[in-house]
Amino acid sequence: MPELPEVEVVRRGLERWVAQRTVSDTEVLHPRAVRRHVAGADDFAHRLKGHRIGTPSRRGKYLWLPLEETHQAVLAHLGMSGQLLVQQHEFPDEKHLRIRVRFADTLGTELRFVDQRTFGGLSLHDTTPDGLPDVIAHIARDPLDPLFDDELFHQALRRKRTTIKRALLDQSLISGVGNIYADEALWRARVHYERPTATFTRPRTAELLGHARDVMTAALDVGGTSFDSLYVNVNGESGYFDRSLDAYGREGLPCRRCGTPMKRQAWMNRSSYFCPKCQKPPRG
DNA sequence: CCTAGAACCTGCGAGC
DNA sequence: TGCTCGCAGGTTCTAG
Repeated sequence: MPELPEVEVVRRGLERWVAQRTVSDTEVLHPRAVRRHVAGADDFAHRLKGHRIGTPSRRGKYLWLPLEETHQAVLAHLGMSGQLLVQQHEFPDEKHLRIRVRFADTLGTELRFVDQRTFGGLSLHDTTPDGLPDVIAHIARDPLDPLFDDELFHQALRRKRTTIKRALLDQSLISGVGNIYADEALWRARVHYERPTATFTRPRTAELLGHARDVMTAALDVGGTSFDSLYVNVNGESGYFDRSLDAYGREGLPCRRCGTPMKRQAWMNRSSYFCPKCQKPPRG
């Protein structure tokens, strides 16, 4: 569910409320939430104990908490419905609380991983010399990363024989973009989601990347998009960006540019929203 | 090697 | 009221 802006909001919350605290105890309430930690729940809990959390980092939709004075980090992915919450100890357990991390201090708060659909989870991994958890080495940089390479992305588009929305969601080409921001960027760029990537010219790629950056930066500025109580940031506050979406979820509503009713089409077990006039489907 | 589609989960709202 | 169906923001595995 959360895309780059939402995950970055969570990362900032962790930096504020969790960094520099030492883990005292970890409780795994649902084994599926640590399934990426191959050695299992007990091993996960054991290995965190006594370590101090460094500065949280993020790449695309993944975020991780380095363990200081080790070459390891706790990797987190929120999946479709995951939340990382900092709660008072006495606050009642959430219905879908999966993991609880307590700290060796007197601040009175704990870190909770809550996830209804359990597509997300936490795991511990070795980090590469540049500090990246080894299992996400294949994830591309995201478009808000200063080291994102526009030319490399363009060449990848030219090389692929697929369509543009599939490419935008391919985390090994460009990370952090999900179904919402893909539809938003495509609407802004007036590009149909099924346009073949091989037809992209350098200016068109540049324009699309620019719109992706603009829409995600705007979402970040208001604390991430949210639809309902399912997504809240690290302290339980919802974002407000959903009010300014131009494409996603607007089936039947007038296009904000030309007034034509927006369309929704089933696509890859989900939906694509677009303006049938501004975003003409490719020929053939 | 590459790409498209299904599978993995739970819950909610709509329609019957 | 209660059932079934469709749908939900992601990733990964498998079939072709």
